[in-house]
Amino acid sequence: MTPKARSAQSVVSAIQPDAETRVTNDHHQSLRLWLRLLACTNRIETRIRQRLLANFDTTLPRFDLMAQLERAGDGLKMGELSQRLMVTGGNVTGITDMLEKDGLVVRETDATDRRAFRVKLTAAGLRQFRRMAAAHEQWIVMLFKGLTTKQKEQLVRLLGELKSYIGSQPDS
Amino acid sequence: MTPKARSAQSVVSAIQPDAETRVTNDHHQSLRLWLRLLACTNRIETRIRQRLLANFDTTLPRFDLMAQLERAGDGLKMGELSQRLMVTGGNVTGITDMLEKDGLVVRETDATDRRAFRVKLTAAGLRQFRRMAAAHEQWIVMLFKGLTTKQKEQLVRLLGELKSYIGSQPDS
DNA sequence: TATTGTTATACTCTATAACTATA
DNA sequence: TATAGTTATAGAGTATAACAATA
Repeated sequence: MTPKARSAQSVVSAIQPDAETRVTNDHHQSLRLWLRLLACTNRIETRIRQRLLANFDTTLPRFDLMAQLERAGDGLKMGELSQRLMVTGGNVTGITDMLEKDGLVVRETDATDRRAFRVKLTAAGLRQFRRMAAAHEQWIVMLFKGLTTKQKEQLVRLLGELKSYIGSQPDS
Repeated sequence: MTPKARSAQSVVSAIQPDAETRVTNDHHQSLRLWLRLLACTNRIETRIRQRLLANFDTTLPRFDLMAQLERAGDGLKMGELSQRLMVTGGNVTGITDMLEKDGLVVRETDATDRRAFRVKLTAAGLRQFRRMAAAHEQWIVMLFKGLTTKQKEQLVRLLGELKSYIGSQPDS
């Protein structure tokens, strides 16, 4: 399957103070913060992927697609899934094909638009998703147990600011 | 090429308070924190990938491999690269092949072990890496400009605690 | 014409396992 | 025998572009 992991420490080498190109403290700090953010996320994500694979023989994209469906309640069109998963249409077709083959989702024809489908979780799909989501939640809780409630609050707040600032920046 | 992005909001649906399986506040908080962490990292990573591709026609794994070499100074053996990049040997061979074909790295035979190579950056590779690293640093600084120095400090500290806690946990 | 979704193709990255050459 | 690295194979996920059916 497709595990993932990235080094994340290496780029620190980019910091090479120089008479001309002076690397300020701010540069250092931002780079350091980014590497740390990446390291944390990658470590956690890697474990989640491993466990999803080992315990449920599935992947993060599949899990995410099912999560969108469970959340939506009445199914989603392929295009809606594409938007929400931030992935192109062809991918959604592929992932949906696999889930459908496994009996976890179905494509139902949309009454109002014969070009479109509503993709829905089957009963089995919903059951499995609930099991996965519960396990997932436990894993997360365990992984963050090293932080106090207060620390988690701080992180949520700071990351919230970061997220909205990045969201406000131009895309490229 | 291979951009990446993940939804990261969807799993929130897993939170469904229930008479039997009571979802505590801590569960909510940890999950929320994780989703936010993932969202921030993915947004930043996606932009870095896009820009690396658009400006230098390269990818994160290639950049990371070059970063390891620049950092190491005197080259690294394939196996060392494999360890540091946390990737299996076959991958390192493939990425190294591409970089070598582009004239950015060379394999030099190791004097003391004729089975092994020392992979090194060429002069062109070093030049290009320096250019990429400088740009990369600028991108990061811009992306984090929304936070004050103090906020960045806090984040670095909190993420440091998270990282070391996760590192101390069993691998699976 | 525009939109929805599929299909076809291609590429990167990843893994595992068999293999070669050297220790 | 064990180790360093390569090759072969396989699979997921991603993208783009051409295409079919329907609006």
